[in-house]
Amino acid sequence: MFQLDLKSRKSIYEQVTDNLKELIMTGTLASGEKLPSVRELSKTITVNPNTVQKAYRELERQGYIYTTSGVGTFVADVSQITADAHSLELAKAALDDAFKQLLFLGLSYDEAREIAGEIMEQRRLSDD
Amino acid sequence: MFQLDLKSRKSIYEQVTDNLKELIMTGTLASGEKLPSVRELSKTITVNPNTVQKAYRELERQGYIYTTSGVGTFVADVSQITADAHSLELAKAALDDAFKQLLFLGLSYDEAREIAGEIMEQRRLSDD
Amino acid sequence: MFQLDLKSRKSIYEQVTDNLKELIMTGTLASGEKLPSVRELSKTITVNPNTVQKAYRELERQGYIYTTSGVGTFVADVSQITADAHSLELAKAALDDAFKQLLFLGLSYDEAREIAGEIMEQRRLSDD
Amino acid sequence: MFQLDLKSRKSIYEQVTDNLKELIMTGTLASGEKLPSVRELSKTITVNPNTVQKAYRELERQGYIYTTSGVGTFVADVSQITADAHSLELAKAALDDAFKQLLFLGLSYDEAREIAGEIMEQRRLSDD
DNA sequence: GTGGTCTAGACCACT
DNA sequence: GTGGTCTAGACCACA
Repeated sequence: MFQLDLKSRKSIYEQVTDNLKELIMTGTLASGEKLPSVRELSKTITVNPNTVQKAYRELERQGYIYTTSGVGTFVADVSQITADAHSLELAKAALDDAFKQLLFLGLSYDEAREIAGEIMEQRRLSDD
Repeated sequence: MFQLDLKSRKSIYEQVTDNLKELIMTGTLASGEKLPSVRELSKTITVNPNTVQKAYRELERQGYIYTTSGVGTFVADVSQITADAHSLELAKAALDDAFKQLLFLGLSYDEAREIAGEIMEQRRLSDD
Repeated sequence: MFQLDLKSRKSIYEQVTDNLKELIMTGTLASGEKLPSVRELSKTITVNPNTVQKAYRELERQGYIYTTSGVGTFVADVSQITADAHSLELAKAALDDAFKQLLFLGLSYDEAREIAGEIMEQRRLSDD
Repeated sequence: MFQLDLKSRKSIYEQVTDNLKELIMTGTLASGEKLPSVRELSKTITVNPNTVQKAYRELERQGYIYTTSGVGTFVADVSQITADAHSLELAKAALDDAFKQLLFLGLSYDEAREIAGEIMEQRRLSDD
C-alpha cells in the first residue's frame, strides 16, 4: 500500500501525505472511515510518530480528513473538495516545471508530449 | 529575464539553474556564447557569488555549459545533450506527481487532462 | 583512517570524497551503515562543515551514499554501482596521463610497465 | 599535433606542457632543435602568450628544454633525463589514483586491470 | 579579469 | 539531532 522511499529527496511526511491522499481520492479509504492512530500508523510504516502527525495535520488543513478529539481521525467527504485558486496555480506550475524538465533533457517536443501522455493515461483508471 | 522568488520552496541556486537552462534550451543564449561571470551575475541578481557558482557548477555537470579556466563560462553544444536514464525517471516521476496533484485537488480526470494539455501546448512554441 | 594533505593540489573536499569512497568500496563502511554526521566528521577532521557537506553531496550524486532527510546519511548498495561512459572515459584518460608521466620521466617502456604492474598488484587484495 | 581541450578541467598551460613533453620524448622534436618563440606558438595554437610562457618555464625547470637568452629556446638532450625520486613518487601516486578510480567505478579488479593493460599497450609503440 | 575553494556563522525544514 | 542553503569575506591558480 504505502510506498516510502527513504532515499528520495522528498521529505517523508510529504510522502506519507501523498500516499494517504491517493488512498482517499481513489476510494480505498472510504468517506467517514476511521484512519489508524498516529502511533499505530507510525509503527506499521516504521516512521517517526512526529512525521505521521505532521502528515495528518497537513491532510486536515487541506480538508481531506478531520479529527474528533479523543475519538480519532476520519476520512472527510472528498466529493466536496474543490480546488482553491492558489493550490491550482501551484499544481499547474509544478506540471509546467515537470514538462520543462522533460524538454530540457534533450527530448523533442513530440517525444516529451508522448511520454507525458503515457504517464497521464496510467492515471485514468486508478482515479475518478 | 530572471525570475527569482525568494519565498519559493525552490532554493535560489536551483531557480538560477532553471532560469539559465531555459535561456539555453530556447536558444536565447546561443551555443558557444559567454555567460556572465559569476561575480557579474551575482551582482545583477543580487545574490551571493557562491550561490551563482553552485548553479554554474550544476549546469556544467549536466553538460549545459563548460568552463575554460581563467577565461570564463560558455554555453555548450546543447544539441548533444541526451537524456540519461536516471534523470528521465526523475522527470517522469515529477510529472506524474504534478498530475496527481491536479487530480487530488478535486478535478475530474478529463478536466485535469485538459489543463495539462493547455500547459504543455504553451511550451510548444518556445521550444524546438 | 583519513589522510588529508592540506598542501596537496587536490582540494580538501575531493580528498574527503576519495577517502570515503575507498572506505565504502573496500567494505570498511558497510552497505546501509550510517556515516558520521556532517558536523561530527567536520569536527573529527577539523574541516569546515560546508567542506564535508560538499563531499557528501558529491558522493550522493555518484550513488555511493544516500540521505534520509533529518535522519542522516547512509552507505548505499555499492554492488549496484555501474560505470557510466563519461566517468569511465575520464578515468581512462587519467590512467593514460599517469602512465605518460612515468614514461616522460625518462623510464623505459618496460620499466614503466613494471612499476605500474606493482602498483596495481597492491590494489588486488584490498578490493573485490 | 596539438591537442587542446578548452573544456577540460586541466589548465591550458598544463596541456601545452604535456603536449610539448610528448613531442620531445617521442623524438618528434629532436634534441637541439629550436622551439617556436612564445609569441609564435601562442598565435599558432591561439592561446594567451602568458600561458605558453608558463609552459616553457615549466619545461625548462624540468630539464626538457633550455633557453639561450636572445637566441631562442631549444630541446635539451632528453637521453640524460632521469627520474628524480620526488617526481617518481608523484607519478606513481597519480597512477595509483587513476587505477583506484577505475576500481571504484564498479569494475572488477580483472576488468580494471585489462583496461589498464590496453591503455598502456597503446603507449608501447609511440614511445621509447 | 576568470572560476574554485575554504572558513565562519547563520537560518531553515525535517525527524 | 539531521542535512541543506545562504551570506560574507578571504585566498588561490590561471589567463
